[in-house]
Amino acid sequence: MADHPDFRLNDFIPYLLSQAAEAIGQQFAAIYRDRYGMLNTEWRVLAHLGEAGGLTAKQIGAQARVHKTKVSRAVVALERKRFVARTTSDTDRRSATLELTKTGRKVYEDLAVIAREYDRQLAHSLGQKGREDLVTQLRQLSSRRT
Amino acid sequence: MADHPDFRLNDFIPYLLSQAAEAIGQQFAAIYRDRYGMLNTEWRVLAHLGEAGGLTAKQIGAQARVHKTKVSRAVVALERKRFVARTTSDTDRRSATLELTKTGRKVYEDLAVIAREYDRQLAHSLGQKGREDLVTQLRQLSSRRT
DNA sequence: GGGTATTTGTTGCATTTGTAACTAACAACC
DNA sequence: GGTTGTTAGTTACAAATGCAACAAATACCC
Repeated sequence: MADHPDFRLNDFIPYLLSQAAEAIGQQFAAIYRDRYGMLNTEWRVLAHLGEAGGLTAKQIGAQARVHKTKVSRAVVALERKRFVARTTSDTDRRSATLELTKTGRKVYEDLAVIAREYDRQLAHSLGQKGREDLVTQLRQLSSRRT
Repeated sequence: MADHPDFRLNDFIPYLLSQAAEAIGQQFAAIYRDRYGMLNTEWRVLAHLGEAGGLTAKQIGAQARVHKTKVSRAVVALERKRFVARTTSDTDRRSATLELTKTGRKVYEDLAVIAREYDRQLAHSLGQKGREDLVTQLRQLSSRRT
């Protein structure tokens, strides 16, 4: 006999998460894509640098949990757009410190405003408590050891 | 002056969602990948067919919100693995009804058991109430009109 | 019926991603 | 100093995805 009483995809947390993430992510992605031709990883790198300038590619990868090849390619793209500049370290010439250019900072600030507004709308849909509950659970899931 | 008081990526819902979805999704993905060489969309199609056999590609795409080309390719892959069989409709020969083969059903049942167990562990991490809160908010987000 | 529009699903091509191999720089040890 | 191992980041190649164009079947309208 089948030993899977009432498995439902629509109650399965990984499925619900992925559906919600995709639905919500696409809307904001359309903005940085249309305005600045940026890809998802580029936006993330830009945002990390906007919050804490002067990071190396490795640090960004660790904070954002993004593979180094993705970071590398995103940085190349952001450099080509003149949003990011790299300064090779004097003490360790393998790595470089990345920082936003003046243009990059403007882009970051523009997107940060939009992001805040978008998040505000989401919070409104969910209600203040709903938003807090959601954030709590998502943090829990992200930090869960495997 | 910058007009983005305290924007923090780590409080930004799309970012948190995507981080959580990726972290949680990868773990389960490793299972169907290693056991059956399946890709994400293949698992989704299989699961939909397992729950409601006899769907067309179009129906699956609509239910799972997956683009028709992704569904098409997933079905081809599942056919090649002999997990799914298609029967061209008599009344409309453009589309075919898809169903799990006996093998496909076994695979589905195997994965459904594992999925339930995985979900049970997640629910345990989150607590009963945490899980319910999360599901509520995720459903809300997924169904949000754009 | 004959013409046009719509729908289902597939395919070709460009873009994006993942994996592994690689280079260059540094560290550790003798 | 020279050998070996490790680390930061890049690149080459394969696999996966998105998009647009497509074929085939059906629906609509006269």
